[in-house]
Amino acid sequence: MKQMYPKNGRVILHVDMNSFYASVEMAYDSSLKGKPLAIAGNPEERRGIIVTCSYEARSYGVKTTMALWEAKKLCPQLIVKKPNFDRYRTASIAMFEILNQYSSLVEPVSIDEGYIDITDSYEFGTPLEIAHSIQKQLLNQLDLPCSIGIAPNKFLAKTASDMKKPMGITILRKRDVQAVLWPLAVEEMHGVGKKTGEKLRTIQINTIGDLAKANEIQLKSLLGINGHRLKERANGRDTRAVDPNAAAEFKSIGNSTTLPRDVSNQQELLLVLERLAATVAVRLKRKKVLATSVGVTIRFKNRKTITRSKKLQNPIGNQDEIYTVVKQLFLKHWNGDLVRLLGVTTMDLVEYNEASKQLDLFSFEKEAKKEPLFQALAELREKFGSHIIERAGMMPEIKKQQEKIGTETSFNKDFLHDFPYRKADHEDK
DNA sequence: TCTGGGGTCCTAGGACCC
DNA sequence: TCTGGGGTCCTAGGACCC
Repeated sequence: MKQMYPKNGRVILHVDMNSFYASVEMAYDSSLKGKPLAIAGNPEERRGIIVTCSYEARSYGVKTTMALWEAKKLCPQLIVKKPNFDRYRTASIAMFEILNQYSSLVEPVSIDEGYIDITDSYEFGTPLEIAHSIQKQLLNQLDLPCSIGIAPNKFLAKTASDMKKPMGITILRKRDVQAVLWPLAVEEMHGVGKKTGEKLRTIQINTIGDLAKANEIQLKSLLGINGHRLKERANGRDTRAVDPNAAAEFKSIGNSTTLPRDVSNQQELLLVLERLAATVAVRLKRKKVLATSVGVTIRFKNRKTITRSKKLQNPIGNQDEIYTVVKQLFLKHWNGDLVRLLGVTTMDLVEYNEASKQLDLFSFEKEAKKEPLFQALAELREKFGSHIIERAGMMPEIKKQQEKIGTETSFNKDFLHDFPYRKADHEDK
């Protein structure tokens, strides 16, 4: 039998669901099929925006991030639904379960998108056969359309899945890069946004091909480390592995809200921060993590946005603790101007049992008052320094203390609970 | 009567230490 | 006498993505 794949090459699929939220709603209620449908946050509120919309709605010029009133002007018969996240999460879990049938190397990127490394999945057929099979299965079993890219690495797979929508399958080989990618405007590239595009154009880099051939030194001085990476990608090179655990661990957890109107009343703002601290605390608890840094975001009436954060001695998790820090940060840095948006973010997250290892002197001494054992250790610390605490963590009595804080660690698919509504789906080209 | 919400990664400056 | 160089941590902001 002919060898199907290059010896050291990989075969990676990128599966991208088409207008996911709208498609899920249509799967639930088939009377919506073929109609201009939009999912919009806070349809009642002034600042509601289009999160996702069906292809029928797009034909009227309706786009994601567009203000709701604007969309309705373009398409008066537009059907608008509020996002139903439980529904999308359920669909997402079912979707990833199907992907997992083809490989154990599945990396979820967001609620509706993921990579699959099928290098060793030849038992299911050729890469093209596998892509067709996945697409058919998602459509037959879940009634959900998707586009799939097939390529030797993540970047090309992602680029490929974007090329044909809806229900496309696109193969992008490395040898196609020059003919297919290089003629495109540099902003078409994943990773190049408005600002980077503008910068690149100042040095006469207008197409992806220009970027691929660009001077490395010049690129580096313009974009830093990102310059090198973008040039690599423009040449079709990308060594990132498909990592099934990549999405499981959160680096930060936060919530923010745009106020219904601009506010300068301190009590009112503090109340909002308290509410945000509460929702963040709930999410931390669900993930079984504590935070070692807390930050506040303030956006003013003129959209100028500041962030202020504080690194803590001890990991915290409950609403009161978070609110105390946030309130302090806010009062210290707020100048009294009208506020449009407030946000609370927690960072440097540690799992419960990790956190207990990090009990520092402060909490250590607090405990020392209660337990004779800790009292003894406090004395040891005096003599030998704080590293003694790390070792003390191995002792059964200390372990017992730690268990009061909690030891469970599982994350798994739970991460899906945290995908918010989003500016989904690029405009089709 | 503009422009939501939740993330990641990178940079850069200052403090501080050796 | 006037001034090192490397490293880490913390904070703030920017760019980008879904």
